[in-house]
Amino acid sequence: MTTSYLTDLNVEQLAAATYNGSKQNVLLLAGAGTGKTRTLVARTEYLLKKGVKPNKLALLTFTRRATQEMQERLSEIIPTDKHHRMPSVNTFHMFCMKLLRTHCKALKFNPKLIIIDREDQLSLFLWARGMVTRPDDMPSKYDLANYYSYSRNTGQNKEAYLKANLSSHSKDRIPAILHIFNLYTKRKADRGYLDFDDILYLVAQRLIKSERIRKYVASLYDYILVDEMQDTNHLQFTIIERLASVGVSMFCVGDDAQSLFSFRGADFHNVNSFVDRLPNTTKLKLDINYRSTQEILDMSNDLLNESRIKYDKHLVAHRGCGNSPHFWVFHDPIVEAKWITQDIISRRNKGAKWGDHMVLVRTALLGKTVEGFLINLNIPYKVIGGTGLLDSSHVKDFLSMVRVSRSYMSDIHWVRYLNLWPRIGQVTASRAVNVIDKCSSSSESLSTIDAMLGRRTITDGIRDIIKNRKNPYTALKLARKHIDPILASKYGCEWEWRKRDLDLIVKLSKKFKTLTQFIESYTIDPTNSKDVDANDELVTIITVHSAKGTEAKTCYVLGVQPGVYPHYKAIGSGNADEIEEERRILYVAMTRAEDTLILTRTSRDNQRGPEFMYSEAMDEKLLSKIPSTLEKEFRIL
DNA sequence: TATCAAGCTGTTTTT
DNA sequence: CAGCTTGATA
Repeated sequence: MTTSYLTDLNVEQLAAATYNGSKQNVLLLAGAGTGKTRTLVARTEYLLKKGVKPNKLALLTFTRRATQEMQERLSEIIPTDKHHRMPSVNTFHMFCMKLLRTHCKALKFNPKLIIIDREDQLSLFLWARGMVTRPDDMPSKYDLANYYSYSRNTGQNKEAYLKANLSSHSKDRIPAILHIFNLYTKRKADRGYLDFDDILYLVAQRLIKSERIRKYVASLYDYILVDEMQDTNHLQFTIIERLASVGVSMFCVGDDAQSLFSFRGADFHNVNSFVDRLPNTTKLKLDINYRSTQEILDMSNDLLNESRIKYDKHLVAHRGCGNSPHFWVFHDPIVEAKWITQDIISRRNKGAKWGDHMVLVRTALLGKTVEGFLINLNIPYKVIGGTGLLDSSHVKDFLSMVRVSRSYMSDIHWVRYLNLWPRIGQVTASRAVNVIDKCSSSSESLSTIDAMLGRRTITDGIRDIIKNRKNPYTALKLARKHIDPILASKYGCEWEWRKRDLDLIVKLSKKFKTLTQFIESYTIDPTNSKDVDANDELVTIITVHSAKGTEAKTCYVLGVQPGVYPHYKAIGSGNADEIEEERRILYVAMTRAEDTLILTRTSRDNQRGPEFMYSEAMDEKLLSKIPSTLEKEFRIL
């Protein structure tokens, strides 16, 4: 069964979706709930109906979740028997990676390079940090990775960036930090690693430098549609700009008020400067909100209007008026979580579905208490955002084995894998890794390890995987025969539940044709693991960052208090832009609600007590004061 | 000298 | 709660 999005649009949406004027590019400014994604899908439908070949069309998003959402919507307009005619939907990173892999010759990409995830990147920085004379004086591996990544994503010279952003007393460490950066960069090159930023960087560089490559990529795509344009960073914008310069038609949708990714180098000014940088552009607007009631929008508008930044947003509800939002204050986080759970139950008793409820959290950890109550009461739920399946240590243990079989130079993963075995610690593992350095083939590295450790069993599993690299499912099943007993003894009684995650991974590997595809897909796109239970009848706990683009009838935003909004880290930074971003985060959270918006907070932060008393006494008068109350808190800096 | 066991620390958000 | 550092032990 298919529907048409084109038949169900308002005038502005239709104008954007079917734009066929003289301009090459379209920039669509669309506030929260104004049908942004709907218009993007309708545009896709329009182009396909016009006869554009699906493979000439690419849709780009920023988060994996947005990708998934977009794919689901697209499948509504494309007949199921013609799903092969679906245009590709990817995150920027996935898009660039596939481009590099599929066209490695034309793009001069070395296909042997392998992607490392953030965790691996941190290990490398830890190593590089340990190489300098006074490591203790250096920033943490987290900070190092962030400085490095941020300066690259924003296209800044690293030294200049450090000079501008480090506090004055740490300025004398800059030479040492730059040295660490160099060590990291060199190590990456030596081992054939590719970090997340490299993926974008390589593509951007090639597009800048080579006209031939620009034209080559432009010959692959006629239309590129970008969602959440305000989340583009310098590298991503460069890619868009360069492709447009050789004739690819861009359709970019964005909202500066919903920009939440500046920590990743995103610059919402890219939305404002778009027309200057891509001259052949028409600017269109959507401003009628179809999602929420006016009361919810009023509160959200107020929050934005208190800002020193002029967002030029005033959302008007197509639906008119409904219930006023609530703001409850609780004694402590446990009472807060318990009340939310009870409220969900009572709404369900009155006819609502579990799936109508969404709990929005600033950080994944804040959702844990609610999750606990949901588990206890047997309420079906899902958690989106934060660390997931792939970050759990047992999965990383298992995947380290798969990774070394794919790339024998991968020292980080060798160390992890070797450490699993009894009587092998950091020292032995690093010694082994140093020897592998000199090997020139996978089999040579394996026999070297065998010889060094005098135990053939360690590499047996890896040999099995290599033999079956064309069949991930078989390879992984065989691998587990070798590794399960080791993991079982490492995790003891926890093994029972951890084992199930591995079962899941093995099952999911069936979908892939090669081991490389499997690993890559899991590094950039771990969401695959979550769509296993496609059950919609679930309460959702979700981080605000993941929640962009989603909605629910009843939304709970918990922890609406200083320290959370704005987050204490942002307050501590003393950076006005970071505080401003916190406002937008809360704005995005509030504008997710369709019918009912409930904000909660605790009176004293972090206080945890056994007494389950909640202050029903807190009257709804507070409600009218929320924006001003919050405003005070946003001025803390 | 190297492994292992026990504490301490710290963690926003995502690719 | 997992990883890293530290200190005890072989």
